[in-house]
Amino acid sequence: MAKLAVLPERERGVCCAVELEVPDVRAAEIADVLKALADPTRLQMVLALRAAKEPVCICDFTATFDLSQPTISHHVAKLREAGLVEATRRGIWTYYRLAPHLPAPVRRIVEALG
Amino acid sequence: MAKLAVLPERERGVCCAVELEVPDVRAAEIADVLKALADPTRLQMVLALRAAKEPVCICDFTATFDLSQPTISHHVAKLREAGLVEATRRGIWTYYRLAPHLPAPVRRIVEALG
DNA sequence: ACGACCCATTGACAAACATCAATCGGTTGG
DNA sequence: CCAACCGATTGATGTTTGTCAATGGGTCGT
Repeated sequence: MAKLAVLPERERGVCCAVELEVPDVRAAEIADVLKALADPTRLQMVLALRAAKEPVCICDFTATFDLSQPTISHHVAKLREAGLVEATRRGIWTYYRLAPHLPAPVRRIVEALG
Repeated sequence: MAKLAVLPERERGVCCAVELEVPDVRAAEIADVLKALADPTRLQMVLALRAAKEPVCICDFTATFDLSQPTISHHVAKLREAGLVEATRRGIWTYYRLAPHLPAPVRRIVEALG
């Protein structure tokens, strides 16, 4: 109970005198990254990729998650559109890994997950 | 070009031998928090609250963002449902602040933003 | 008591999303 | 060449989401 927040005063009808300081961040871009992460399946995919030493095959995902193959494909495509993962074709297989050079703000978010 | 990733081998038709290690995280709960943050307006709200010294009035938000008052109310309600912010009524006004005791994983994410 | 004010809630609606079935394209083994 | 296989794309469908207009519910000054 140390610091009971003292609420600022407001004046009726003059809403609002306080200039709200909104950090000038590329909110839309960051929100897009967060949107890509804001799904349980995609979040687990990113965590698995972050923990994986080797690139991960799509078929690993289809074997791991209880979802149809098109849905898996759809999710990894979303992660790729957001710039979070990269794909490598090798014959029949497609391997995914976390993008190695993420922008610093995005990297900080990915590191903070889990 | 230091470490060109060596792709793991896969065997045709035996997809997949690799057990994908999915970190046993409460993915659904974290995804819910990310979902709450995955909107430009709500993201800026959280960043503003994080930067603010004093609790912020709803009317500050309506003055800052070019959105109707019900929409602002809707967004802060989403943040409140996610446990990210807390509300305090004071007479006519409602003040919001970041929840002071966020679970560690959530706090790490909020700190990583912006 | 009354009106003005702040904020929340409801209803409605278009847009975006998650999911699957069906299909298609490229690659490989036989 | 053909069949099998991996993965992406398309189409369809039900759900969720962002937004506003209209309204409701407290609270305060007069």
